[in-house]
Amino acid sequence: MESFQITHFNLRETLYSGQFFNFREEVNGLYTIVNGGDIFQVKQEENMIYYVGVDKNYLIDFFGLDFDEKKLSYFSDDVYFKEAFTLYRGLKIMNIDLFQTIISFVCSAASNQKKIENNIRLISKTFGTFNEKFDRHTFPTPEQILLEGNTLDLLLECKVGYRAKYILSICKFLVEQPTYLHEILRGDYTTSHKLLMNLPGIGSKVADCICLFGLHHMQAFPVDTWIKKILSTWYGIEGSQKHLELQAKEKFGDYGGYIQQYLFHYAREKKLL
DNA sequence: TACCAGGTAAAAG
DNA sequence: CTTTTACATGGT
Repeated sequence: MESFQITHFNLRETLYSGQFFNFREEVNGLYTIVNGGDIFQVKQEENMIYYVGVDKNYLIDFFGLDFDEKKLSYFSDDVYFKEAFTLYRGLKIMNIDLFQTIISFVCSAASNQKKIENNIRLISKTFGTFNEKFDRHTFPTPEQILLEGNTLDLLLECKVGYRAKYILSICKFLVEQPTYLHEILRGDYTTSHKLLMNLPGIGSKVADCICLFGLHHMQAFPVDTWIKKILSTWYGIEGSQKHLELQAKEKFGDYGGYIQQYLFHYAREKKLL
């Protein structure tokens, strides 16, 4: 295995923070990770990262290791963020395969982390390409998902429930419009968010998660049930979904997504609220 | 057994 | 334009 040194990175904390759902822990802290068509293994021991299957630059991009934390200094006086950052520094915002992120967060609606992980694992196993070296399946392309005739039934076997029809429609849409994912990748935050909202099963919150974890648009601030409680209890911000989104963008600024992830992780881990 | 889960879309007010 | 409800499934 190759290796490199890194400070202020926590692999486990990052993987389990609810951004990413396609990994498996092997023995003693070794993780096998599926990111779109790429499969690789990573392990952390203190400040060393050991890896096989991809190169160092890939991991820096995937785990967002080049993010300059000084950019968050404008919010460092906030008591809740300060506490969360002290506890969980090393939690990074990832940069995950776009299509996999889209499907993952379509599955996230009214679900939970364990269920989403199971959905994504089953979708990989059912539609993806088997990789002998790592004994895992890639995450499929839209074409691969449509390849089987009875896609809807197969998706239901992946236990995605009512989200199956959304996934099927999204795959058809993306196959009919082959440049659409590139347009999403190329656009700025506002453009990408709009393009994502055109897809069935994707509303404002899911689009923001995809913008943040799949496109690294740091100003995306997903307002979910946890964040609603946080905004209300800690910051006295209440109102409609639209109102909360606007207020949050104003309060948390250009790197609101990063701050949001710390607050979210902190509230969940400590079982606050 | 109920109720809820990193919501969305469609129906109804 | 705002509020309510159905939607599949599994965790707690």
